[in-house]
Amino acid sequence: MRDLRALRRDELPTDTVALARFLLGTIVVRDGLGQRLAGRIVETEAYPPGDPASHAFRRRTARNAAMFLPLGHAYVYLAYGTALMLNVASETEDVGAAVLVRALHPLAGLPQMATHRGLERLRDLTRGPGRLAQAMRIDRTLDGIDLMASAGPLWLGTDGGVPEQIGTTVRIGITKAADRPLRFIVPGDPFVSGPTALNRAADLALRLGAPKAEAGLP
DNA sequence: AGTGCGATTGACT
DNA sequence: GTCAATCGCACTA
Repeated sequence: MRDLRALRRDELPTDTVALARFLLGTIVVRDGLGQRLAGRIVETEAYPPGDPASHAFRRRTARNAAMFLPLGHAYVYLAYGTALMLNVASETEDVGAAVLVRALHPLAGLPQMATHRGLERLRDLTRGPGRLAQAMRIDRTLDGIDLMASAGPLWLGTDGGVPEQIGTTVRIGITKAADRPLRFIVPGDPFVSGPTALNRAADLALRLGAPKAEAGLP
């Protein structure tokens, strides 16, 4: 990892899909545990305004309130009673939308992550939304925090790294609007999630884009 | 107040 | 490849 710096809110694209693409290559940093944990985002999903699959589709509730916070805030929730999910709020304040962080390529604090996970194969450390949250010790207490605050326990940074390619597929594990191409991955990265069969099906819909032009970088 | 159901994971056939 | 665990939340009454 080259020199790490915090991202500024004005660098983030407001649009949910643009943000989902932009976040690939950026770094999630977990501080306050003694040892810094960090991982590069290699997989995201967009849940834009008006999306039937989005938690914010119907209305604002206690659970999804963080999706309505300004751009760059964390939305953390429990899925299936077992797995915690980290999202980044998108669009403008009072608009419910977010980007789900589905996989990280671990960069720092790997031994601690392994402890949090209960000793697993390296490849399973942060491959999948529930796994990465467990590895980074992300819980509901981090729901609603500002990810642009690099003095806080969880924040977003960059080392200037941008993926060479971005793959686009359908989203995983949803039933509504299941055909929309709103999942974005760094093709070939071993930490991208999804069962083999799903990856194969997803590969059929795979399209490659030029990340620098579409990531909204200055 | 009761009920059904996930933006998943891990164990097992 | 199949399948149960697990619980907060949304929806019905």
